[in-house]
Amino acid sequence: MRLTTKGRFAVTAMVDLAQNSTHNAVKLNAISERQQISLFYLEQLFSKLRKAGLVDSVRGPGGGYVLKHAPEHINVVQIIEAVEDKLDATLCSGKANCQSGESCLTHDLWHNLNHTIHHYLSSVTLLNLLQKKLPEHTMTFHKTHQNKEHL
Amino acid sequence: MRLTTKGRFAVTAMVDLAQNSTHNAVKLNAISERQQISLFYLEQLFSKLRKAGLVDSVRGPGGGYVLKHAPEHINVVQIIEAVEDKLDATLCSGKANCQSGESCLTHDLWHNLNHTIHHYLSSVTLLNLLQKKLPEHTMTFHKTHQNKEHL
DNA sequence: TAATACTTGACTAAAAAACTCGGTTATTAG
DNA sequence: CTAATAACCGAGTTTTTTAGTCAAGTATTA
Repeated sequence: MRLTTKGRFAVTAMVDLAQNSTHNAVKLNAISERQQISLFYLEQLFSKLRKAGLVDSVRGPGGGYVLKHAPEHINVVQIIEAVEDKLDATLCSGKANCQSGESCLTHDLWHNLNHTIHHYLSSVTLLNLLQKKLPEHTMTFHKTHQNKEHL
Repeated sequence: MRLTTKGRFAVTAMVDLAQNSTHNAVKLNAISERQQISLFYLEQLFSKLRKAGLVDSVRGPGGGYVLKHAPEHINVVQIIEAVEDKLDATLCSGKANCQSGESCLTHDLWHNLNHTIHHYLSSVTLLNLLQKKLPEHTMTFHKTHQNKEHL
């Protein structure tokens, strides 16, 4: 899971859309002005969001974009994965010789971290963001357990 | 909290150091060969690790680096923050007009995410990595709670 | 004192991210 | 019907970041 400003812009734009598309389509120009994101950049992002099935487009005058699903059924992971060309963060940083057991000492670490991030972001929906009610989390760690083979 | 291969290399190198520095200093050349990381790059990383107080250096023949603290007292966040020039992930992606309340809809989201990542990585020590016993975590979300002002 | 190994800072190359642009197509209001 | 609108698409550019290199040191010790 990669996290850049691209993903952040996408989430911001989607929240804006959710706020304003209750009755009609929202044009990118409006989002661009409200959120101070370049129109060209938004076009790029929404192209991907549409292909990912998160929004529908309406062409022509009065057109724009609308959410394809209810805000409580769209979560942050979906948005981020739609726009970021996902590259697995678990991958052993390219050079390390991960093939034969010995190396890649930290493999499990990155795997678990990835899982943690994914778990949190998938728990947050557009509705949560609209209402400013983010799920709180409490994590409990069990230090003594042996790590499983595949997480 | 930024996460690049630089941080990953640093963690790998520190685990290697922990494995091999029980009785004597470990020279970067050895780590370089074992972990397939360029010596020059390691020099850069260890310069930062030393300044962060995570390792001590021993010059001259027979010299190298040693851990400054016991493996159970060094965690992954410390290592990553030592080498990555930390740029707050909470920052409102540069352009967004975060000043006057209205904007920055997703501020809390990134803040919480940052906290989540930090929380997980700080729970993992070098000793955990050496023993391949990563803390398992179980997260519980309480969707109904109102978000606090700061966090 | 000579070899060793860290120290420092500057520098370069490559990759990724952010952003721009031009032209096109579908739609609809008038 | 047609002109304005707004999505669509792919290619291209600029900027930033990351990764990696290098050279000229300094301290230490065998």
